[in-house]
Amino acid sequence: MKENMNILIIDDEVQIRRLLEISLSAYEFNTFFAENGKQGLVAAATHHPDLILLDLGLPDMDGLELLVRLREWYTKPIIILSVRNSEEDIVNALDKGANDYLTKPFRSGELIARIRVAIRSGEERKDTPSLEFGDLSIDMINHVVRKSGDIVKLTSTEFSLLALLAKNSGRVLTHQFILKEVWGYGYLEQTQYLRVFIAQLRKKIEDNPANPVLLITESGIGYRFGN
Amino acid sequence: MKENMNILIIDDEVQIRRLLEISLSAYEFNTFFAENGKQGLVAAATHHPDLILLDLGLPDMDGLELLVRLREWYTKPIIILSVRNSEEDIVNALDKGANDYLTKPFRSGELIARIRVAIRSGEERKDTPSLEFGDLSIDMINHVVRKSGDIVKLTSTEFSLLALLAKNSGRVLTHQFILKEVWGYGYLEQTQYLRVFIAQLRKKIEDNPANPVLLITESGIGYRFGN
DNA sequence: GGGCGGATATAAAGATTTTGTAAAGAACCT
DNA sequence: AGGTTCTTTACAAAATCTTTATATCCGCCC
Repeated sequence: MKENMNILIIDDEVQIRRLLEISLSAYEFNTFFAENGKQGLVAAATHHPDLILLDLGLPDMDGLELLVRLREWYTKPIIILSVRNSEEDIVNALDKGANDYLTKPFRSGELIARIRVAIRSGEERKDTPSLEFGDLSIDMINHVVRKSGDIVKLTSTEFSLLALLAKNSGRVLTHQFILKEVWGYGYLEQTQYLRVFIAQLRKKIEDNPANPVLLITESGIGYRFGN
Repeated sequence: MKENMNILIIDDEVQIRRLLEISLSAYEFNTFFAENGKQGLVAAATHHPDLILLDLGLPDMDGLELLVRLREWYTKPIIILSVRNSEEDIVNALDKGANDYLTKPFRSGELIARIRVAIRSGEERKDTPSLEFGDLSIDMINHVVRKSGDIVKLTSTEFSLLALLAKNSGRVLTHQFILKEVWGYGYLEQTQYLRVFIAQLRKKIEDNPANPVLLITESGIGYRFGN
């Protein structure tokens, strides 16, 4: 498991939040909280937690609706905590994208174990040894990039950036996300780095750096690798 | 979901097996059975089921030990069914590689839902869910729009607008509502923006922009996507 | 049918924001 | 020290947003 997973807890009962904060932090999970649905959506979107614990009984909106809204973009585990224990409620929540469902009162040891299961199942279970895109090959293990067989000399930052984009080829990665992954949280505002390094990468791997086909700009959003 | 998943049920009680056979086959799961641990290991190794339902109380060996032995090579979901419901048993099983744990007696609808969750989580999530309308696909998560497979280059505002309309396909959205959602509250009167951007979108995604079939004008009210 | 008025469509010019590029300075290795 | 890599700066280039202008459509009244 990665160090320190961030868990968002969406629950209006202060006792539950207190309890979860204590029991989860004992297992080195970072916790943060939202007291209602609106806050929950915002918190999830801004912090991108590794897992969400969601109470179905929220003051401002139906928990199931919140689940659906979250699942429009949030792909990591969501575990439901609820007093409702009818079969209908449980089946509904699970079918709408919840990964697990515990009825309150729950046993905190069991919750922790189920959190571990959810995180485990969501983990990358693929170490891609190498990626190929036309005449470009990226060897993830040895950190070597070749263009039509010839080794392209990249600095380690350049490699991280290229590898990140290539691993997610076809999807748009936001500036923030790239900066976070490659440089770390302290660099979320250094979008100029990105421009400089993207330009350098283009010079090294694009046939025509002025007309990139691999490293595509999505203006106002971020970058995308390939199609 | 793929067609016909094969589920191995390891349980010594004949009534449970009967019950599971009936309820699972109603959902088009193929079932096959083992009455004890030894049979279970063999059946799993020979048939490579897509999922295993495992009772912890087996006549010939401890269910937990069987779980551990299975997990030495078996990577697909294992769901525990057991009368034991102490926290210790549950945590133990989950930590030893079980994906879920239901205590007997269980509700069969819930079991089915949890089976679906387990299968879903094990599936490749390479292809993210995307909205499809004829030859147009809108991938909300990856922020990519394709027309007959080719990526359509949209600005982020154009994408937000299209995504909003597509998410509500078939419904008429008022000018006000669209402006509020895409541009924010300060722009409720800029209906001209809408005209400009709708026209741009039509040029990009309609076969014949002058005769739109996707982005429909509802004169005096707003716009509607499709149907 | 013709004309009027409100609403919509489209192109294109201007303004603004975002991105690309080169290059100089700082920091970081051996 | 010498070379490499990272960081910063400055300016050019491109993309996007906003505004304006003009054309088109459509229902309605006479």
